[in-house]
Amino acid sequence: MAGRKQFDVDAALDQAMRVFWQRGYAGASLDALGSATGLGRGSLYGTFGGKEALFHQCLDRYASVYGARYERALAAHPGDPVRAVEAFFDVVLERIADPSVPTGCLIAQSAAQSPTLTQESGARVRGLLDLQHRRVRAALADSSADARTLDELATFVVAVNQSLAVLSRAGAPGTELRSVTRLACATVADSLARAASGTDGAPN
Amino acid sequence: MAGRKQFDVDAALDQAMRVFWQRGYAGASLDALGSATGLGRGSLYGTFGGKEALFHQCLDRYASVYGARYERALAAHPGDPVRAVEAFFDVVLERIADPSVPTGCLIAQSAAQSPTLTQESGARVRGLLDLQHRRVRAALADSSADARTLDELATFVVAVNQSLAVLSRAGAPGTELRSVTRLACATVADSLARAASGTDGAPN
DNA sequence: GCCATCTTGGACTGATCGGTCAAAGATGGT
DNA sequence: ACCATCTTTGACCGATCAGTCCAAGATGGC
Repeated sequence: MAGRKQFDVDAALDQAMRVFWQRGYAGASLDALGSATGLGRGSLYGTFGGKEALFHQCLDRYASVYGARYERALAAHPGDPVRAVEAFFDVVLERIADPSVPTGCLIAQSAAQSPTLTQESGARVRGLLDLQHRRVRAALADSSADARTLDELATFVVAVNQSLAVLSRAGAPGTELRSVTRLACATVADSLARAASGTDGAPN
Repeated sequence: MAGRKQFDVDAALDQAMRVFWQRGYAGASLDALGSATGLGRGSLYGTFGGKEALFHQCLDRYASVYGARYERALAAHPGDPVRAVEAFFDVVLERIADPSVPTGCLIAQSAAQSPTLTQESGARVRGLLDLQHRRVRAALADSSADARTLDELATFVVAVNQSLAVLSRAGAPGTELRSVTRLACATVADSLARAASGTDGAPN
């Protein structure tokens, strides 16, 4: 029962990530993390370094796994920012509907608890939110809107994404979430169209 | 140090509410609640009945205090749904900017943790979200849009409201939150205008 | 002034928290 | 085959959790 590592680190990270995702940082006990990963405390500490270090690695993994999907979706429609955002939300809704994973979003969950986390943890969460903002912002860049409008639209898309996490955690059905993303996409489309025609004119 | 009640129940409820608001249900220890309210365990249990019962009463108080403000803002512009929603968001942003109270929103905080709460607590949170939805929906009713559109718009407004809580918890500046609400209001305006002209037509 | 009634503060319980540690066992280099 | 090195298991630590309980004290009716 010892010698070389007996488990797959990434698989354990996946399971631990689900626990933080479902229960939040404070609510994820080492016993729960141990049960989910199948690891004892020695392995947990030896491999990851402690609860907070494990949390950071789970954040990174989450950002890596789902960030890649977002990246792909946003890049799938070059030159068409609206469809890019639609594809982005499709991926988000798909993740929320995935029964093999907790509802909501680890980043949103952590952001909501940010004031109760370590400075370091809070900074990491903020960094991931900012990364998401930059990704969306990059997908919107293929348009004639000014930089300020693009920044605000990207913030808006990130905000709506967070709201989907909260609402899904509260049990909102997928149809409701879908209607929220539809309206958000309309906002993006209208805002970009508005910026394209007038300098900052009225709807028509 | 005894005899008749030595403290103001509502004031204690206010302080306890702030603790749940800041730390979430699980993170709010009875010691923290006792310190914040200045009450010992005997008083806490004798008056409120226990942690969860106290939480429910804090939820009710939060909904009562801020719900009344929302109600007023939404009703301040009868016949003008867009300005009503603007006023609603103004009140929300005002609360978020209020330094005498934690950032975020107790309902959003609780909704995000809903899967880890009691069935009863979760149901209460969902009920409060639904109440908010009905309030917004009522303010939107003064328009020629169909019922389905109004439902979806109300859901959208509630969703954006939740997102403001999450982003503010993550430290987003008021200017960002403001730009999110501006875009959300534009969405409401455009959507209502669209529904008023065509049956469900294009922007123009 | 006395006493039934209620409130209060703090001690206490058993469970659980994050974290540490040592004993036991498996491994690979030599 | 042996041994230095590493992993794993699970016991253990002090702190903290929610909740219970009771002695002490204050009150108001009488």
